[in-house]
Amino acid sequence: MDMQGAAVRRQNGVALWRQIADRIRSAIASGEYDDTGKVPPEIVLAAQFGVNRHTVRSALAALAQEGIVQAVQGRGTLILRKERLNFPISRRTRFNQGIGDQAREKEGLLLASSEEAATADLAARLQLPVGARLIRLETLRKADRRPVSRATAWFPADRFAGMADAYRDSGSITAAFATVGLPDYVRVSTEITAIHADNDDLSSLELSPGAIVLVTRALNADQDGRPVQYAVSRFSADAVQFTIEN
Amino acid sequence: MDMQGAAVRRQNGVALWRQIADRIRSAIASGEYDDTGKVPPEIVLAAQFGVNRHTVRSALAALAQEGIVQAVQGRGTLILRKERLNFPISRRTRFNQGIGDQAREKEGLLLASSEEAATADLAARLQLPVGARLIRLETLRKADRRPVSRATAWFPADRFAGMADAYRDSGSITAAFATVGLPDYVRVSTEITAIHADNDDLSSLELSPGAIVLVTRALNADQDGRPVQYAVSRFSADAVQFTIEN
DNA sequence: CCAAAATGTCTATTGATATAGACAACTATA
DNA sequence: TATAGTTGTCTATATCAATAGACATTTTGG
Repeated sequence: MDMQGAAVRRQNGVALWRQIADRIRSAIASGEYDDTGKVPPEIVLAAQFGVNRHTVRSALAALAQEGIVQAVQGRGTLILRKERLNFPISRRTRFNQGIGDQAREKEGLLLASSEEAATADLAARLQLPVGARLIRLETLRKADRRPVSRATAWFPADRFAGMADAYRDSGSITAAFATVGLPDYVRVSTEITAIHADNDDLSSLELSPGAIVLVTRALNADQDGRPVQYAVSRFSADAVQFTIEN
Repeated sequence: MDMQGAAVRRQNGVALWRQIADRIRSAIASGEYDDTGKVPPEIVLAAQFGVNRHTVRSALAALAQEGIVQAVQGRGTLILRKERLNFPISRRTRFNQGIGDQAREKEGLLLASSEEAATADLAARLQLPVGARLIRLETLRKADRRPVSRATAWFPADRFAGMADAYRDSGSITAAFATVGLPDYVRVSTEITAIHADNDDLSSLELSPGAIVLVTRALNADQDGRPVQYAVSRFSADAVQFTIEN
């Protein structure tokens, strides 16, 4: 990202310090400052963005609060972490395999589970009658202990009884499917949209206000083409990018 | 979208009126108010969001400025337009066909074109030597006269001479390729990220500050697998969603 | 050790943001 | 034609956001 000539905008409802924080966060994520491991001095940033040094300090304070940078008096503002995981989407999309060796620790936490009746929308997606019993899982996925996505997934209850326990034990949809008798499945379709993070995103994905969330709506099916899972996932846009290989 | 229980957040650098404007815009885009064709009364919105009526008025004024709503004294605040195009991504991704009959008028404007040498990144993507001659096109795509995306596309210059003129005349990459001797091509890969709109986005895509932009980086190849085009496109996240069919 | 470079802290001032209340103006409907 | 419902306008006040300047504190390097 080229910071030059891209001035921030005033009086549009987004505080200058937040615009600048967002820009610096993106610059860090795209490796802008990898050579030094530090953000440029406050006075330099202030000149680049055409604002007062105090405004830059507010932005850096916000990033420090997020744990992205740490200011050290006399030395500069050090970059603590900067990552953007690449998440391949294909017919064989799997979360844990997709992340691959981009992260050492991969976790899948079961936040909640329930059984419920299929709404019209869910029934259509899963090719089931309206009112069919579904297992619903709320999950949170982490890479290197950093929250990456939270998801709501639905499965036909009659076919995949025990899915919740299997996921809780393994932390993996693929493994849980195998446990309940489905050795393989394929991704049929994926819809992707982007929205501003809501309050639930802010807490569960540990985001800061104004952050962007990538929302995917994915349908998985067995090898006969019968739908086995419909999932709505929310990813921190700063943490991931998607790659579609055709 | 459920507006209930999703209060806005204070003192986070994003003005309340802008958060509310973004939320109402999304609600309109997802068809929340299709039954009435109107936004709820200001006093109702104020109660929903837990803010003063004047704050809601600021939000609605911003949306009116964007041409999304129009307030009429005594009647209410009418919705003028609300759309979200679905954009399928597959091996046969084409912009104009993808939009299909979701829009009546489809335009592709050539904003600028030039010939330049391949950088290391571009050369790697297009499998050419560094410094190879490339044709660069800056395009703006519209659906029903509304800007949907702006894109920068690179083509090997030796193979596709005349691409710029062909695109200017046809407004279509597919048609331009056919003109310069490539009857068919396939999408090899697509990367998708989301960022906040920059100043260029604001003007060319006619967005309001704080809006979200979906960025795709796409590689197309001929039937022998030789790369023919690499393109970086920026879509208004309020205007489109992507669907990947595997 | 000294000076340069960098972050930390304080005061003061201005304009934008948000709340609060009151009332005017307009529309639709009973 | 009232009347309820809705948007438009005005005044006033408190807080946040941004600028400006001065100086302290810490680290780095000559």
